[in-house]
Amino acid sequence: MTEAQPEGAKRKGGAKKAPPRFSREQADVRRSMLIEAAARCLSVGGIGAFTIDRICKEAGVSRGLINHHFESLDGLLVEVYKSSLYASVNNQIAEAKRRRAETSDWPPEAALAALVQSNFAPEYFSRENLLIWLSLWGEIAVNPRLKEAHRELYDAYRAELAEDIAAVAVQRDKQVDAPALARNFIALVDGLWLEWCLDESVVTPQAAEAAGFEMLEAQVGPLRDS
Amino acid sequence: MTEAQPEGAKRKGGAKKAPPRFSREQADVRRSMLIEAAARCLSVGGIGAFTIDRICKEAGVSRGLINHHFESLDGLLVEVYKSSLYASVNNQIAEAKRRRAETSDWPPEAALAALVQSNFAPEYFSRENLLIWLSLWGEIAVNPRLKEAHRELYDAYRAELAEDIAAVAVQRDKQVDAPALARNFIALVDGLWLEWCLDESVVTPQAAEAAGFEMLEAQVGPLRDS
DNA sequence: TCTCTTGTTGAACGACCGTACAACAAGAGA
DNA sequence: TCTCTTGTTGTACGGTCGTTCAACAAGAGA
Repeated sequence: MTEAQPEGAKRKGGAKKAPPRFSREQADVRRSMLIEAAARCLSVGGIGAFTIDRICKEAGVSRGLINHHFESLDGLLVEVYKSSLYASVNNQIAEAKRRRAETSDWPPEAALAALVQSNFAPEYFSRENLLIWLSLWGEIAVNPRLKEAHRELYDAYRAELAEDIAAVAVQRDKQVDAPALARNFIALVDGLWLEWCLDESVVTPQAAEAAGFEMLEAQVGPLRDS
Repeated sequence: MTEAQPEGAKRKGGAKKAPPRFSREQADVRRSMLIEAAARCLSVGGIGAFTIDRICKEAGVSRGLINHHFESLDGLLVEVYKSSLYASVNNQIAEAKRRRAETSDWPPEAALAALVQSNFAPEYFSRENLLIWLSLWGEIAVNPRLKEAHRELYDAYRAELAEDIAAVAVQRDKQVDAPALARNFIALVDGLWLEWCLDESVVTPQAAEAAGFEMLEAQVGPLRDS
């Protein structure tokens, strides 16, 4: 496969030239391809499968390309982590803000309910990302740069959630420690997701969603219809 | 250090023989030493530090000893995981049972409160074990043998917790889904512990304990004094 | 003191790791 | 069509990995 194909390629009498052996991509495009391939390796085999050989094979490129586009393999790992963090947390915040901006006449409980439900959508509440998040957490605990990124993103998400909680509480004249409740809610979601990933017989995504709503409703009253 | 010491060792005229180059241990003792050293490596450097060289150096033995006492490095990893699982989960269950057996005249809420509090004791609610648990969870997701061990232990712990919850609920004439509440409580504890490990500014162990009690008290009534 | 069992050692091996780098060629612009 | 830029390739290298195994020696029993 790596061998140059001699027959037909250099032939003068033939009509066609040999097909290109590879295609050139813009640096940004290739970087994204490598980050996605690396994330796939990480999610399937954990950090043990995060090697130059496997990632390049997964991306369909040669061994030298990672060190051309990234300072090192660790640099790629950091990019994968950043990408995962932004993809999950930032997206949820952006969606919440968009909902509130587009439909400013929504009742506060509708915005909060939508934000709660998004946590349990298959896109986020997915077993696929377990190994990525486990190694990501392990790296956050060790790498100050990632710790800072994690702190900022989670603070932003927690603040967004607390804001939505407070809006409901204020309207209903309830005394609620919104930041603490938001923090506990996130912990509950993470814990339930983890339990579900490790043993799917313990809890279903539906039961997890119900538990999440129950925690909030115990303090701010009903959030769901019916 | 690895060099044999020629002077003084083989000397015939001297009074003393050379000191032993190593000490022989019973297989069980040596296995435990290796498991503990391996756990130390894992907790400090994550799965990346789980290598023959580092573990043997940590244990103060030669490179060949791991493969003598364990079928492979993976076999040692499984033993470390089993040891961690049993040490944390089984201990809590045993303590709970012992409390109930020794002091059968305790009110049910005292037993439940003690079980709740044990989760937040420094022994368990410790940042030291983060990297061990992250890699352990990653292995549980992949290794059927460990998945089974995890399921059994967590089922037992959840059942113990649910039993204590139900005892309080029955005495107080409250309708409670004890198994679901126990499952949610464990998820909350795991989630808060994780948040605390990753960013200690988010929550303190005291606040985490308060959140745990609040979740239970919302359904079964007061559990703490005052 | 001697013998024997067996826990322990440490070198050797092949496999795989991440990185560096010289050669190559794709494709845009002249 | 030709030139030049630069994305891409693939080999080579030193280091580390897990495993094997022949030799060694600690220490109990005779």
